[in-house]
Amino acid sequence: MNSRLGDNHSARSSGGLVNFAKSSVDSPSISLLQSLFVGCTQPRRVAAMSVSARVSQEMGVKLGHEVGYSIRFEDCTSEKTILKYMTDGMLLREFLGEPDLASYSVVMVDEAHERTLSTDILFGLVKDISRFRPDLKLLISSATLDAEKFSDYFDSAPIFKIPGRRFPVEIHYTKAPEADYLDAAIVTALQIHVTQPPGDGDILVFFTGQEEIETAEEILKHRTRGLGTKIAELIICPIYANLPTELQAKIFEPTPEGARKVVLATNIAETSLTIDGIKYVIDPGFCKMKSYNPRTGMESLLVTPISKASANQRAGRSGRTGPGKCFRLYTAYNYYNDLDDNTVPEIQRTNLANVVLMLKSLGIHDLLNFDFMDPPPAEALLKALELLFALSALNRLGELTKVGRRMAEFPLDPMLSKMIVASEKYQCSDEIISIAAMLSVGNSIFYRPKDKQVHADNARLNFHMGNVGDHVALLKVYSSWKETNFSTQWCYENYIQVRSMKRARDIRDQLEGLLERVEIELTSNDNDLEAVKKSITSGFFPHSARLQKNGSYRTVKHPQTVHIHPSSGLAQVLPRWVVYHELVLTTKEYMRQVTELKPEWLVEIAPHYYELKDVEDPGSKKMPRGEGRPS
DNA sequence: GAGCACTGC
Repeated sequence: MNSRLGDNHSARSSGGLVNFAKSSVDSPSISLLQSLFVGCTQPRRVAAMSVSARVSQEMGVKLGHEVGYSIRFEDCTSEKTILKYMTDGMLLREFLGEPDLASYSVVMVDEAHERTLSTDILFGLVKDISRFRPDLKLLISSATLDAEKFSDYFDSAPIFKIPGRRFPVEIHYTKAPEADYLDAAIVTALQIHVTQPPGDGDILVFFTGQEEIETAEEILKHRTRGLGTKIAELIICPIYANLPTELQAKIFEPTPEGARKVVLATNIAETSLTIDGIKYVIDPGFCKMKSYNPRTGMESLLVTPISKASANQRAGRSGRTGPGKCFRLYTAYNYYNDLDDNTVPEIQRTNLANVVLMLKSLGIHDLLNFDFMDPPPAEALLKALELLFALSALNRLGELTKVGRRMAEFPLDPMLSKMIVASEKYQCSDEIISIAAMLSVGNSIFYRPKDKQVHADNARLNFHMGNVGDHVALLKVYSSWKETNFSTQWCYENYIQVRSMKRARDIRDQLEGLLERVEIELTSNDNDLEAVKKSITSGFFPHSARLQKNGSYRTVKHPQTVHIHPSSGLAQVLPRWVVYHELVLTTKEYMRQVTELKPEWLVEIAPHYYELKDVEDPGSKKMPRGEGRPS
């Protein structure tokens, strides 16, 4: 495991933590503390692993004994463990099995300033249980300036300040706003490279995404070639999450003597990974941010100005190993007057269906008055409640049903969980958990390098034979890979991301285990694609759409115009009725992952949601004998 | 005929 990942964290905050834990462990009164059990949450898996490794080392104990960690797919703790590092999502899952966290005497939420969705829900839950568990100690640690806000929320909790170790960073602003920040970033990087002695430090440039990074890479290559041997070598290192692992490794290779590295990174370099040797940071001041429109149910990624907190985090990346410099490609006026202090917390810009199902299964009913630190929009909560009701996870009183309780066991979006629960009826749980695993990995399954797009597209078409639809195509990808005994080579040949497939396999294994918990048998319905499609429809019936005359689609329940995404196997087929996995707003409103469906299934599967008139052809109403439709 | 910031269970 690469210890450089996340080590910035341990360097900054482990000092206070280790002292805290050590004094308890070494204390002669340890017998009085037998029930001591400390949980410390981290927003990321790598951080949970690397901090626990560091702390166990400093305490001189074996990792997994007194100090351990617990993350999804991996539990490195034992009966001896008294200090457990874990992801915040993991502690949230533990709440479901132990709603008062009785086994914990101390809970620490670290990196709370990041305000991940899980952190924000944990806030509400731990605050709630601390009311009837005065013995429970809570520590919230945050690298933010407004500690008072956290203190106020936790009933005026005392504030402790732990100084960080950091080198000074000189901040430079532009005198006037930059019209073209991509070009400005490249010019700045080249200026640094040419005017500063090589070997004094590398450059980190923040961009918003893959496309920008690829463009910047091309321009940089072109311009340095023009300068020939007059300048020192400039090694260009792109880095973003979807870059294949073997190409990511390049940024960690030490810079050769006399050369300089310029790292072109997305936000991944802001928190998730740390690159040694960076002295210069170039910050154009933008990032891509997910936003969610509860009215339309549509998600979109928008290029947005970053917050002051984020700008300071970026600047700090230059001062890790020595004094650094940060070049902000915006004016000081912009920084002080235009940027928000903090990024809008995730809970206020995301689909909450999953959160609501979890809170409901913890017995929290009055969600509109739940004590969130920053409440999500009421509309988003209502939309989530409405969906859970439609899925029969909640009854009319808003109480969890048996279906809902089974759904809550799965770490998936409720529509996927419902699809799995429904697969019991159609005897195809085996196929459905593969599809659910593939869908929850996201849209990074197929690898499509710029220079081999045609090959990649052809490889992808193989899985779409027979116009089976995107869900079944994903199933075919998974099954084919399984048949090769999970071959890496097979992935390369088929332009499929190895990392995504391994993740899908892990998720699928976990889902298979959970089937047992909710007492659903693992059954395969090999040649019955209709059973598979009906299961999908049972979870995704709210996402149905009907073809219009002009080739676009109209969603059935809350009518809006949408299109099949061009990457879909059905983009040219245009079935009359489809069910889709998600809507995304890019250049158009697109449905991603689409499967054909028979309209009568909607009435058969969700009679409480659809009426016959919703699924009749407009023309058929005029016919005298429009009845006789199968029920 | 498009475009995938980043996490997490």
